[in-house]
Amino acid sequence: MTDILIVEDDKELSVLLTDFLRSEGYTVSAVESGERAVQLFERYGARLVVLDINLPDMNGFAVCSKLRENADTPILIVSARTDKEDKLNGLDLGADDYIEKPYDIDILLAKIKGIFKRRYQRSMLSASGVTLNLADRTAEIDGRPVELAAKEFDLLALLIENQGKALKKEYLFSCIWGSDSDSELQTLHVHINRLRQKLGDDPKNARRLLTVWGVGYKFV
Amino acid sequence: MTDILIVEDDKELSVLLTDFLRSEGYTVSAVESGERAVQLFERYGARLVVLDINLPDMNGFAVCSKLRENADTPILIVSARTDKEDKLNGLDLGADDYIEKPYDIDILLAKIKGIFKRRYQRSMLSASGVTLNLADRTAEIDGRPVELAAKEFDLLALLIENQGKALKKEYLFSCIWGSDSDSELQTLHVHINRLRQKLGDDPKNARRLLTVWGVGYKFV
DNA sequence: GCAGGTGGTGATCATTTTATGACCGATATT
DNA sequence: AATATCGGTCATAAAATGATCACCACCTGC
Repeated sequence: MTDILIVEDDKELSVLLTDFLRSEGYTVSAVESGERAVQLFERYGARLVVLDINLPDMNGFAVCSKLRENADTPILIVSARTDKEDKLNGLDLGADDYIEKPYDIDILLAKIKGIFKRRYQRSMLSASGVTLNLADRTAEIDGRPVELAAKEFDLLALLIENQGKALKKEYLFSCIWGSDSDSELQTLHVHINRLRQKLGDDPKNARRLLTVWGVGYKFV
Repeated sequence: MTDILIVEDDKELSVLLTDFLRSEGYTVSAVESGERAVQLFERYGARLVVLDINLPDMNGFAVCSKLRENADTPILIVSARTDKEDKLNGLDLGADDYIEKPYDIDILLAKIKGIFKRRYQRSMLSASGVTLNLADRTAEIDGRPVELAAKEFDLLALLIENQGKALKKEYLFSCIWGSDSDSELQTLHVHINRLRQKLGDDPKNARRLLTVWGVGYKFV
């Protein structure tokens, strides 16, 4: 998964921004249309999206809500449109910020840094007696160390990161596995099952890793 | 713990903002100095801080870093100082946003709402004692948790979203089921029926989910 | 008050979704 | 090379849902 997905049709600006952010150590993908943005995001995901509103195909707002359907990845809208209505619209759609063009690239960087720090630089994730140490990828359950396989760890981390929130199976799958084949959703079930065993959770009476019927799973 | 702590020495502005946010359902405390802000925060905490930079005593930046020492409560800096340096400074200190004065109060609200939603998963729909938490797809009726099946949840959410408004059966059906077959409208009746049972609503004397004869249903 | 249409409701049952044990190839470990 | 672990697929079981049916109740216009 790349750190930052840039959706910007101004090629020059896009390249500039991409290079700049790369020089700051982020991995960056850039696309020039809404269509491609959604495509790329659904396939590979991203940790943060910088989204222009005026795009050749879809409207940026449409992209925003499309992305928001599954993920709550931070979205920074960047636009030359300065109307109040546009801003409210963007924020209502779940954008984390609405930055007017032209913007100062250092300010943008500061905001991006802030979001990454708040959002991703946690070294520990914990909830309901489960603690994940993201640095050394160890896990503790009710104070006891537990061995988690890589996929299990990632899956649990994702769930705990969004604790309390019901996550769609498709979303979970695309986050961990990246693409979406059909029958392979089954795989997710298997992994959930294995996780539950290690968590000591009985699905019929799960205390932590709950099934949300018709939707997916949530960690509480 | 109050939802929002306002740190602002302009009394008029402070009162305006306080009233406005209260009318939006937040609990609000307001202070006029950095000293008091830190004091109050350490004593009672807050879920979000709106922080002015120009304060009579301490500098707002100092307040910001002071608050950050212990808590990672979201901080929105609001200031008449528009220098790039100030903004960078604020963001580096861990502020979630730096909003220039004069600001539009609706934009501020939108940002606050966004933070509450992202951070505290407060994205609720509620009416007449029924509360749906869209994030984790749980429901409460008169304070009691209730299990709703996927279709039931979606249907109720749609009705509450448009509360007070009579929705045509065909509309409801196409929203939830997507297509529109004829005889299957009956299905909607069945689901409404189940919802009413869970809501404790007797159709003859419904208090919440009303039948609008010849049209459809409405939630009041 | 009657007829026809509209809405309500319990029961049934096929379908969809989820759970889980077994298996197997790939990869890492000793 | 032997062994263990991981991670994926398959087959099958179990569970929940939700569509439909059948029938009843109610409304409304005549």
